[in-house]
Amino acid sequence: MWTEKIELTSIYDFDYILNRSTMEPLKRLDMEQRTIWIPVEIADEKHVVKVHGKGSIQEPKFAISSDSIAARDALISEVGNVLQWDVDFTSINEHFIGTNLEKLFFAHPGTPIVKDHGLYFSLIKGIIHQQLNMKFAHTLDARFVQKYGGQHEQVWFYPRPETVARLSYEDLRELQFSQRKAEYVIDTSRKIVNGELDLEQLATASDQEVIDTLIKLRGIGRWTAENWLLFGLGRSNLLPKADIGIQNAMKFYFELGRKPSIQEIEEMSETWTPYQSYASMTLWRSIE
DNA sequence: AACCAGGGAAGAT
DNA sequence: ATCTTCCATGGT
Repeated sequence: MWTEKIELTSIYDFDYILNRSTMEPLKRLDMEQRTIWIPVEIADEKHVVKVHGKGSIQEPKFAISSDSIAARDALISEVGNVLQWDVDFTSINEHFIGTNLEKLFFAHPGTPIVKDHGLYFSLIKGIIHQQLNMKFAHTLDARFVQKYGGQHEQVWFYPRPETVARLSYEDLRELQFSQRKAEYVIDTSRKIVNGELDLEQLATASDQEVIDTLIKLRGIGRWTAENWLLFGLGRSNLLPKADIGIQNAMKFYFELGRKPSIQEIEEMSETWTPYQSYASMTLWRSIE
């Protein structure tokens, strides 16, 4: 067992990460201890990294610990990547000064992109969540993980694509997936296993290349592709305009009386580039 | 009881 | 290319 102390130079709201994590039923966390446990797979080996938040938004500090000495550096690096500890909010903050989002943005300083833990997990989660209310979506997530994933050190690991690729559509129908959703999840997993879709490689492509590649797959539209760029890769300039949460948040904040159209969203968000993702997080947060 | 939900495919124009 | 319609299922 090793422990590493981390101090960030940028502001960072770790409690927002904790709050978001409470929405996922299978995530191991301790609100009072400000601690989350993150599953990390390195070279097919399962590791659990404990992340304990200390300090404040202005002076964020962490103690992270895990058991594998050999994988220590890789685990520290991966956790920093997942939690976006390399992001410097200085230029992001400056960017929103004087924009139409300024007031809301600075009401929630240091809001990080809450990345998913794993590229495959993020993509499949996106498919499962399509058109479902959050509560039921998380219920489906939990059933899926409990049946086809595995537990290690009291932390749930997501199913592997190899496991899901071998399932029949009926297997997921039993968990109350719709027929379509079952097909999308299993067919996408099969493409990953047979090499037609390489998420690690895709992670290095441009935003536009990622979208072009993903929306060719049956079951993945623009919303799911953008969702993966944002929550899977942590890209900085995504504003899912078709997302009902974004629409509702803008309706309330700009006092529109109705949900804005895609075109209206584009007009109002012009000045947010290249940090639209941080605007998105702030908007979602504002209605949570 | 109707309408909504952090959509997408397939068909129609 | 852009617009409907249908798909499924739980939540409010």
